[in-house]
Formats: sequence, C-alpha cells, structure tokens
Amino acid sequence: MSIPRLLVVDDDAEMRRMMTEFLRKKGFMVMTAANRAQIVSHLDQGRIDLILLDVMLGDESGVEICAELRLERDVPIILVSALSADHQRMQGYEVGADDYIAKPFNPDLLLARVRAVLRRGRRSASLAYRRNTSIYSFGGWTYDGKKDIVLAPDGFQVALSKRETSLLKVVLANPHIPLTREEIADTLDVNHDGATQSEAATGRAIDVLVGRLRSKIERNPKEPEMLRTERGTGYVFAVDVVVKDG
Amino acid sequence: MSIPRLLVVDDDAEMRRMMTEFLRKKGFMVMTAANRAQIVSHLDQGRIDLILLDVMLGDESGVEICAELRLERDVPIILVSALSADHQRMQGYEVGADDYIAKPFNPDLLLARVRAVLRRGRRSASLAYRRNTSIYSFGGWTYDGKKDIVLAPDGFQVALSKRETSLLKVVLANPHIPLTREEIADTLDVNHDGATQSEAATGRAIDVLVGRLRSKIERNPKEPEMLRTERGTGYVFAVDVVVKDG
DNA sequence: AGCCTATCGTAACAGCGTGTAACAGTCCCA
DNA sequence: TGGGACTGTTACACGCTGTTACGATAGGCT
Repeated sequence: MSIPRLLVVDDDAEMRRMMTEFLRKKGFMVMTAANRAQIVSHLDQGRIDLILLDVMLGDESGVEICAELRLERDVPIILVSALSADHQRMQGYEVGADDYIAKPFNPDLLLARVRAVLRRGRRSASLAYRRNTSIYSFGGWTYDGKKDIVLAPDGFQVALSKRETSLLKVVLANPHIPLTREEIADTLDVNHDGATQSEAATGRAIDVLVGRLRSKIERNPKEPEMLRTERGTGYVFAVDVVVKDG
Repeated sequence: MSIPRLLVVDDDAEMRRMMTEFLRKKGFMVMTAANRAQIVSHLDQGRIDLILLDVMLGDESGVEICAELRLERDVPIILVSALSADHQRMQGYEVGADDYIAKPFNPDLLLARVRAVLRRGRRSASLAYRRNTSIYSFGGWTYDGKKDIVLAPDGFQVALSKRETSLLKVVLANPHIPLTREEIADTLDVNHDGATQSEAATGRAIDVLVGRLRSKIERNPKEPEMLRTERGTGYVFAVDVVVKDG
C-alpha cells in the first residue's frame, strides 16, 4: 500500500489546519474539505483511503453525510465530534462509521485509530465494523444479523447479551483463525463502545466472556467444539461458517 | 498450513546466508533475493508467505520497494534495517510494512516477529491457510487431523494434550526416520507458530514429552513398540503409517 | 566379566495459562 | 428509586509444560 490518502472534513479552518499538519507530519497524504460538496469532489477526483469526518458540519449533519457516503462508496470513516454522549456515539456506529473519536483528542490516539482502520481495511478482517444484515450458519446454529438473534439447532432462540453477541460476530467473521485476546478486545471495543481507552485490556474479561458464550452455545461447555482455546494464543472458532448475504 | 515460505531480501550475501541458515533450521522454507528483479521473479514463480526486506538495498530504497509490492500484491513484509530511529520506523509502517526490526537483531526476536506476522497474515483468507485434514493410520491407531483426535485400536478416543498431539504429528510425518531431539523441538515450535515459544530447548523437555506420549499410546510404555529410542541419536517412529488425504 | 560413563526414563516440582464462581459496579427500565 | 440484567475484576483451582534430580541401563573399555 502506498502512502495512505486521508480526507479531513471539518468546517472549522483552524481544526482542519491542526489535524492536517499533524497527520502530514506522520507521513500521510492529507486533503481537506469543509462541506459536503468538497467531500464529493475529492472522492470523485481520486482515491481516498479514509475520511475523518466532523459530526457537526455547520448546519449539516456529519452523521447523515456519513450514512450517505456509506451507501454509495466503501470508504472507511472515522467520526470526530465534540459531543461525547453515548447516544451520539451509538448513532455514529449505526450509520456505519468505522470508529469514533471525541474532541479534544489525544493526537496519538487519533493516529492509532487511523492506522487501525487503515490496516483493517487492507485486510478486510472483520465484518463487525459494518452494520451487517447477513445470516450466518455454523454447526447447525444460525445467527441472523438482521434481527440480531441466535437460533439453536433445534430452532429455539437463545438469548445472548449484547457483549456475547458481539463476541459471536467477531469469531463468526474469522472462522478457523486464532484470535488473541487483545485482538478480540479491540474489535469488541470499536464495535460497541467507542470509549477512549484503547489500552489497558487489563484483565480476564475476554476469558470470562468466552466462558459465558460457551455456556450458551456449546453442547458441552467443558469441552467446547466450536469456540476452542488455543493455549498460549487465544481462541479459535473451529467450525465452518456459511454466510448468506442479506 | 504447510511449511511457510519466506523470502529473505538483502544485498549483503553474508547477511542473507546467516538469516537463511537460521530460519531454515527453524523449519521454514527460505528463498533469497538481492535486488528488486529477484524479488519479482520469486513472487512470480510461486507462493511467498512473507518477505524479510532490508531497508537499504544498495542504492534502491527498500521502503519504496515495499510500497510498490504492497500495491500489487498482498504479501506480508517485515522491514529489516540498520537504522533504528523512530522516524524511520514510522516510515516503514506507513508504507505498509507489517513489522519492523532493527539490525543487529536478536534471532529469537526475529523468529517471534516472523511467526506473529504469519499468524496474522493467515486471515487474508485467500492465502495458504489450510488445516491439516489428513487421516493417519498406524498400527491400529488413527489420528484424525480434521477433528484433531486420536483413536485407539479399540475405537476409544484417547485424550492427548496439545503438545503431545504435535509430537505425534511430527513423528507420523516422518515414519522410520530417526529424529534428533533438536529436530523434533524445532518442528514442534514451527508447527505452532504464533506462540512465542522459548527457544534453545535447554533440557530434557522432549524426553519427558516422549515419555508422556508413550504412556498414552504404547501398550507397554516400558517397552515401546512404536515410538522407539535410538540411543545416541533420538527417536524413531518404527511403524508404517498410512495417510489418507482429506 | 566387571567397571565406567554417557545416555535415557521418569517422578516430583514449579510456573504459567486458563476456567469459572463469586463479587461489585454500571446501566436500564418500570 | 429499586431491582434486575449485564459486565468486568478478583481469587482460587486445575491442567499443561519444562526443569531438575536421581535411578536405571546400554555399550564400550580394560
């Protein structure tokens, strides 16, 4: 991949300047836009690898723009906003943003997010970042991404918590691939909780979460057949997954 | 996954030789290249799982080559360089390298990085990740690589630990061939790349491991019929093995 | 044959990674 | 505002793995 091309969108010129300067120093190629028309213009002109989009764009809603862009093109988007309320955050994700960061932000954090999103895009590692309405079948089970429900082989619905569902989505998106706890935690965090702490995946949260999911979807949780432990590494979803796009 | 294929790129022949020798000992298949043309040639000829690319390639810039390779193909790259300044490192990342290591490097560190990148790389599913799904039959016993289980002649399943299973796979792959402890240890480590195992199998780990496996699969562990000791050399799997590809 | 030494087998132990029950904090909703 | 669902933390138990130590043994040597 050559130098990544970023598009910084903000109606505040000073903010544009600061972000641009910082990101250029870090080696990215940075373009700017102040409104919807300029965004479209840039997208038409040439490749853009990632958009950093301010949520408040004058009287336009960045969230709406985000949704529209998503519909038309497959450009990764990081939403930037001064509003850090959870409510706002959620809105961003539902609209299809790949990540969310609150102003004022720590430059290093921004950098980390940018790289993470770019890297993800390159690998198309995870479905979990897009709202997806696909239906997954695995070992008799079904996960319906549209209704967000899980059906056991016998057809009965199993109630998973939000976090358990997220974990399931992550492993469904990466069958047969060993995932470290850190990878899982990062993905889960970005998925749901744009919370600013990307570090400090301190304890055994993932272990416990895995245990809880196992207790609901494994026939014999003591000897997992699907979500297996890869000692010294992490976990693997060791079952074939069939995805039916919805 | 079959044996990973690495491409070592360095214009210094001595450095190529050292790295190649070390990595081959660790069980990788290693090819070498000294310039851009040779890299391309190797990439065209066959599958390459990972490139170890020197940053200073005579008068060419490894960084540039890295960027170009990234554009055209999705080969993981580890940049190797004598320049350890942070600035340089950053450049490497932004250009798309998967990791960066400074010369002179600790061999174990190199190994750890290589394994980490290979493990990560597997998630670009198009590539060579393939489970070993063969079924091995030996002296009435069965090892099912698909389900990763071992069946005794009486049909009952025998529980082997992960390490014991690995050892079994190694000797099954080399029936009637005397294996030294070092060969076994190296192969075991490569098999489970991703785990940053400690190197330099100091002690008698293999002996003990062999003993444990024997206690589970030999009729009379005191007088092994299958996994025999080759005094002064190592161990031999002295039974015919029939492999049925799956 | 008898001795000597390198080599091997393995029990015992220690360290680490993982499973999980119990607890505590948070969020949400009536 | 209280209660229940959800989630992370902690602590303990346990299995896996490598190390160590000691005894057994093979094979060479005199």
